[in-house]
Amino acid sequence: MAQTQTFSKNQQIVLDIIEKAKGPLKAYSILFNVQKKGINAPQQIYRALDKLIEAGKIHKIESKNAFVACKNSNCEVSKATAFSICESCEIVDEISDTKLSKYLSKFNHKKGMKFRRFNLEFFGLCKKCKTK
Amino acid sequence: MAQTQTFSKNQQIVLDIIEKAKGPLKAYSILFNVQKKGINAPQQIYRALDKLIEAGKIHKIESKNAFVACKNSNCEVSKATAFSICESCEIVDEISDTKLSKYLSKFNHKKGMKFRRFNLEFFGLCKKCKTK
DNA sequence: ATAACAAACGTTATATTATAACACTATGAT
DNA sequence: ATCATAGTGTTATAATATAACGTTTGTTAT
Ligand SMILES: [Zn+2]
Ligand SMILES: [Zn+2]
Ligand SMILES: [Zn+2]
Ligand SMILES: [Zn+2]
Repeated sequence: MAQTQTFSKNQQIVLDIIEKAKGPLKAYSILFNVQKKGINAPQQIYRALDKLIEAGKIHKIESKNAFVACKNSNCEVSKATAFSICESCEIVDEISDTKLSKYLSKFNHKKGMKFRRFNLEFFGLCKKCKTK
Repeated sequence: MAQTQTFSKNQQIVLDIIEKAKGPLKAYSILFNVQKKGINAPQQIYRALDKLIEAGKIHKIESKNAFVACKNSNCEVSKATAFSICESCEIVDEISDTKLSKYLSKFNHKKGMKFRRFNLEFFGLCKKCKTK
């Protein structure tokens, strides 16, 4: 369930900047963007990022070490995430496909592992870049 | 198709160490392990890793910045990878499930993106850790 | 065989990403 | 009021990765 949640000052500053961004942001680029607001150190960014991820408000794109706002209802607190990533223009899009999500959530490894969470990243060319 | 391929000296050294390892290795841990063999700089490791990934002999576990040997037939040169990762003991297992792989390879994003490659990482507790 | 090219190498320096550690400050519950 | 918890600010440092440069080695074409 998506809970309405209040965030601390730094958390809200970081969330705002990520939500406004058109694409994934890197931690240090966030940092440079918020120095005017009195945030001076990477720690402050990373701490906020941690909480926001935990809350499902943002996701980390692992292959890019970058962060995007969640486009769904907080992705059941980040338990099941999927992204499409353009290898040319680097645009990232969160995939919300119920079938895909169910399929993967039900997927069971032969070795008897019980999954709590997954992250899927697709790479290719977006529509724009494909026709260039 | 899995091609028989020859690797250069450094590439082979790095491949050997990754193949012998029981779990994922980090670049700098590889570096420390091969200094006796005359490799002194991170560049040398990263260059070898790049080639080995390109050849599909190893994969990068993005969420861990670590590298594992491919357990399949070089995963069609790393176009479709899936892993299960234990959050407790950190063991990583490459998943080779034809159905899963086909399902994801066929998956088509509404936005019209054409995928060239995907990487999927499942997290949870392995059999051992589950019963602890 | 040798010229030309590409791939791999070695090295130094530096950039980028992320965490440790510590003291301080708000917030909220009992 | 006191206690616990979460958040803050700061300095320092660790861990991961790439840039740039010149040299060497391996391959291919003539
Ligand atoms: Zn989401
Ligand atoms: Zn694109
Ligand atoms: Zn593989
Ligand atoms: Zn385990």
